[in-house]
Amino acid sequence: MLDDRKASILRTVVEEYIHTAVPVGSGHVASAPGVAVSSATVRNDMATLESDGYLAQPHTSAGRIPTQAGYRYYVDNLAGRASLDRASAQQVRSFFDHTHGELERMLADTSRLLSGLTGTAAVITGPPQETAVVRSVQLVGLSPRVALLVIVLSNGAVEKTTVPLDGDAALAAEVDLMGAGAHLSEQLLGRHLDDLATVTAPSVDPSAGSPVPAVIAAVRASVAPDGDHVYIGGTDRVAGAFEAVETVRQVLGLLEQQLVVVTLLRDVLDRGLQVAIGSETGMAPLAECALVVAPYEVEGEPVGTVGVLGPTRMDYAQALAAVAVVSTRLGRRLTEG
Amino acid sequence: MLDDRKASILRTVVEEYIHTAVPVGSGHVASAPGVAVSSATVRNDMATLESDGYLAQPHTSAGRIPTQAGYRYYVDNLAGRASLDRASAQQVRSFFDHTHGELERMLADTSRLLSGLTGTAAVITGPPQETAVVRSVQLVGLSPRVALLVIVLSNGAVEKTTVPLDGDAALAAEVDLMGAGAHLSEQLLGRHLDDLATVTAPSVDPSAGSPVPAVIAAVRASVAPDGDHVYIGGTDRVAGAFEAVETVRQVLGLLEQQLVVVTLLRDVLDRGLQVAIGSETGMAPLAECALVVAPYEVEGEPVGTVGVLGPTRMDYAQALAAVAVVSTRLGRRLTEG
DNA sequence: GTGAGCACTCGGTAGGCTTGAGTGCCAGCC
DNA sequence: GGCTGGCACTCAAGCCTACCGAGTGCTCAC
Repeated sequence: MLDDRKASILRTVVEEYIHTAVPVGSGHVASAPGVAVSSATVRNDMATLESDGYLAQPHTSAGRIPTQAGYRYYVDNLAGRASLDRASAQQVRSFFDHTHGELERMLADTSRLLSGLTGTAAVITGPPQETAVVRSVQLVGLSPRVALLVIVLSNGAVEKTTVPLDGDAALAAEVDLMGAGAHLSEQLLGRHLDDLATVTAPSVDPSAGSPVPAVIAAVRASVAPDGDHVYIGGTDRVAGAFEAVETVRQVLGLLEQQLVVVTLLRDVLDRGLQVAIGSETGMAPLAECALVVAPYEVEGEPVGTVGVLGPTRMDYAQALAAVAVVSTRLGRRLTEG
Repeated sequence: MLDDRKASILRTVVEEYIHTAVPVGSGHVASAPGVAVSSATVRNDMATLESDGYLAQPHTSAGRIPTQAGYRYYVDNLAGRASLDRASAQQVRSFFDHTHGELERMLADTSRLLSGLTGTAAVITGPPQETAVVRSVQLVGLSPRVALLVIVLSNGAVEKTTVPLDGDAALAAEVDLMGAGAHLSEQLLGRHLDDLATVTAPSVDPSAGSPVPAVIAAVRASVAPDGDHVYIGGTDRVAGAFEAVETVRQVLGLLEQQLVVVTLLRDVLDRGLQVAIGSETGMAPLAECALVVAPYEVEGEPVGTVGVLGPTRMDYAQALAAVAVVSTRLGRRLTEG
């Protein structure tokens, strides 16, 4: 634990660095409100903070910048719980008052909203499949040789898979799609998607050319892969966030891998964190990034996460506030339906 | 029309610049195979090419770089119709042999494939709604106050809208969803999505609390907005493609606007272009970009487009080849189902 | 029309100098 | 003991200069 003055100094360094991106020197800190000692004293304390691992010097005779531990201490102990400014709060309110339509579109729009609030990229994961239950199963013929299996889950997600109908099945398909659909409905309604692998063919196969086996194969194939969707807004902000092009590239590359992003967010939440800084994210390309996350709840159940991904020198107070507001508003909106 | 030698010179400049990004001087051109004259002669021709608008000088005493017109001439008359190298061709083949599952996932994966082939961002638009016909309509209750309307189109797309059930409807919903669904099916099956606005309530409303009016309102609201989906892969490539961060930001920002991207691709194709360079795209942020597109067809009908978005100094031959191969393969794959 | 030669331009690089922000340390003061 | 002023030191950044080299346009001879 740091004494008051060192804490003030650390806070000043972090906040100054966050909004200038320039290493901050003892002079600046000494002249900041909240620090009432001379620059020499500040220097001494900064030397201590450095040897304690909270600050670092890019090179001798430059100011200090916060280390990962410095940011961590700042978020844990020093960052004021700011609330959103009036304009932003208003923006959020009116967004959720006016948004409508389909879940996916809404989540995508929400990610853009959040991105706009924080000036960073924003990430929203949709409800996970695992907890959802099958509400409806339908088999629709698209062409003589292709059918589409549409499964509606209780969380509002719609999973679909094309089902190729091979020779025999194709012939019989026209008549049998209904039957096959009914059979599947019977087997799947009310069950978890995870259980799909256990679907079986009807004990008495009504006809040799039934599409049921093909459908079952398709179901099995489609059940495993991730499934969880993720909506990312404000990727353009990434471009301005980092000095090195290579970093930008890596971050964008990571954001393209939906599965990775989903597990990243889940991991962070599972570890009970609101904020993950640098290596705490567990992803090498995010060494210079920080992630601020919050779950959102529908009817009391956490069903997804909203998050913000920016450079380590992001405005944590602002991000925390934005993420908090958006997650609760989003949850409320979804609960209301 | 340029004479042979000037054409060769232009070609050399373009190709050299494409893969070094450095202005190319008369010396380089003169020593290139295919140009058998001295650098002095090249200089004379280059001066002509410049005054004709095909080349430009970043500053006196630098080499020349192609102008937009230069690239255009190159693409139209000089770019050899390269085919993909063996490895890439193999990669495409095995991708389409092994890909499976759901349309959306497949298109997203395809965009990543294309991006990998060309080293640029890749864009794929899905089948447009307009031409599609409703194949199935289903109304599924999610909770007492929310239902989900799922519409399956003949092109395999699935459109969904949540339908809030207000007080009265909520009470009656349980029993009436089936009825309402049937009514909608009757009205919508086989019709274009565009026609949805004309849906009417049943002449004889079966009960006061029928959800039908709410559903109809939801349908009307959901029909207008874009709807067409677009899949973008390789956004990380954008980061490396341009010198200026600001350009990167603008391009990424544009790519986030799905509607804009869709219309962009459509526009280009409508104008009968395969390649749109710089201002030809009609989008200011793409002044330094080029777009290579090709439609893909399912059962002989063009249903979507695949495209590649890179800097004007991209490898057009490679991009054209990749786009061509991917579009035909994709079409074939989708036709087979 | 082609090519060798020449004078000229000008961006980029390298070295040297100065400036200024910043540091560490020390000695004195409260 | 803790704080401060002072001092010597470091080092990135900016600036100037010189120089090199790639490139050009032009001219003149073939």
